Amino acid sequence: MAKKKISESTIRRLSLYYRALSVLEKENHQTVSSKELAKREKLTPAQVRKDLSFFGSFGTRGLGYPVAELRNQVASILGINRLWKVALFGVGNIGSALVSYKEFARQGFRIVKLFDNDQRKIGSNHKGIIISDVRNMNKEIAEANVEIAVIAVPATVAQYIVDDVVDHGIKAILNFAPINLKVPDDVYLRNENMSMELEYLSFAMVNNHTQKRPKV
Amino acid sequence: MAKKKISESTIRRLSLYYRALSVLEKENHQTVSSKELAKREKLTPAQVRKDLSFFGSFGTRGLGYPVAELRNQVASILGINRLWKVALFGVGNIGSALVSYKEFARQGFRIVKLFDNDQRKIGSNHKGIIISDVRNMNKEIAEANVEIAVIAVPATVAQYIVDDVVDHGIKAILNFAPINLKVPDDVYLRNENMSMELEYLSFAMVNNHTQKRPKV
DNA sequence: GAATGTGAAGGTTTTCACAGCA
DNA sequence: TGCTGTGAAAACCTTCACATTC
Repeated sequence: MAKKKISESTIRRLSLYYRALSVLEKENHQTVSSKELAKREKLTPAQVRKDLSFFGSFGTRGLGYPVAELRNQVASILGINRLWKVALFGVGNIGSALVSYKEFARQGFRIVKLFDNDQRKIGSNHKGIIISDVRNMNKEIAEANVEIAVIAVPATVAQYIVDDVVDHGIKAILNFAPINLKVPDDVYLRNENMSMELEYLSFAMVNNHTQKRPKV
Repeated sequence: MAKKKISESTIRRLSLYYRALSVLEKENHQTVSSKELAKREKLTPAQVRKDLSFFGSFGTRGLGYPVAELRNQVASILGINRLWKVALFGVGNIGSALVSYKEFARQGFRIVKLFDNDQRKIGSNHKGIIISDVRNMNKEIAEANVEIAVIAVPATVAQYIVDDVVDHGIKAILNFAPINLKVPDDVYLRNENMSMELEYLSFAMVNNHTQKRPKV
C-alpha cells in the first residue's frame, strides 16, 4: 500500500481530508460524498476520489464514504493514529507559541522536551515542561524516545542545532528558521516559512494575480 | 509584466530567491549564477533561469546575475519593495509570537494594529501596540490604512472575524486558524497550516516515503 | 569559456468521462 | 438513480539542450 509514488500534493491534501472528516464526524454525518468533501476543502470531487484511490477503495458506489471509517483510514495512512514524541528547540516567541498550539496535540504530536541555550530559561518550567540545556540533548533525546525535532531557534544557530540533532539519530525535522538547512539524505526535513505566504499575498495584490484554487 | 499565468510554485520560489539574494548581498557577492542560486535553495539552475525569465532578462551571459539589482527586481515583482500595513486578529499564543516575528518586518510587513475580544487584553500595550477591541475594527482599520489581515483567533470564531474584515474592505488575508474560511472571489486568502508539515513528516516516516526535493 | 534565455521534450498532476456497482 | 473508481486526455510544470551573448 502506498508504494508507488504518491505526490506531495496528495499527501498534503490527505491532511485536509482528515481535518474535514473530523468535523463531519463531530457533526454526526454517517457518510460523505467526494463532492461534499471537495466542497469543504475547495478541491474537486475527481481529485478527492483519485487521491483516496491511491490507498484503497474506501467508498460505496451510490452512497459515498463512511465518515468515521475513512477518518481512521486517513489517520493510519498519515501515520497519525499513534503518538509521536517531539522535542522543541528554542523556547522563544515562536517556540512558546508552539508549545501551546492545540492542533499538534490533537493530531498525536506531543512536545515532550524543550531545549534552549539561555541560562535564564534552562531549568525553568514552561507550561509543565522543564526547559533543558541544549548541550544535554544527547542523553535527553534518547531517554524520552523523541522522534521528531522542531527547530525554532534563530537562523544563525539553526544549522548547528540541526547537525547535533541529526548526530543524535533524529530522522524528521520541522524547521521554522528562515534558512535553508542541510541534512543527510535519510533525514526528512520540512520548512515552515511564514513570510512566504505574506509575500504571496503581496504579489497577488500588486499583480492582480488571478487566483486559482491555492495549491495545498 | 507578469501578465501571463505565473504558477504558484514560481511565486513561492521567488521568495526563496529573495532570501538567498539577501544573504548573498550581505556576503558581498557582486554576481551570482543560476547554478549557485539553485544550490542555495535546493533547486535546479534551469528552474531558476526559467522562473526569472518570466519577468525579464536580468542576467548577463557568461557572467550571471547582479546580486543587488536582482534582489531589488525580485522585491519589486513580489511587491515587497514597499511597506504593507497589517492588522493582527487574536493576540493569543500564535498572535503574540507573530508580533515579534522579525522576518515580517524585514520584508516590509508591519503589524500596526492588534485586535482581540478579551476585555483583559483590550487597552493594554503589547510590545508597543495598544490592543484594540475587535468591535472597533471598522474605524481603526480605515484610519490605519491596513491592507492585510492576519487571523490568529480560535477556529470557532475565525469565520465571523473574516466576514467582518472583508466587509471593511480588506482584500488579503493570512489565516492561521485550522479551518477552511470562505471569502468572496476578489479577496486573496492564504492559509498557514502548521500541522500539515508535521503530518507530512509522519507520513514520510511511516511509509519510508522517498523524498524528492520538497515542493516549495 | 562561461553562463543566460528559451523553445521543445519529457514528466507529473489534474480533470474528464464513463463503466460499474449499490 | 447516485456516486465511486479509474483509464485516458488534457493541462501544467520541469528539465533538457543549445543558440546566443558577454
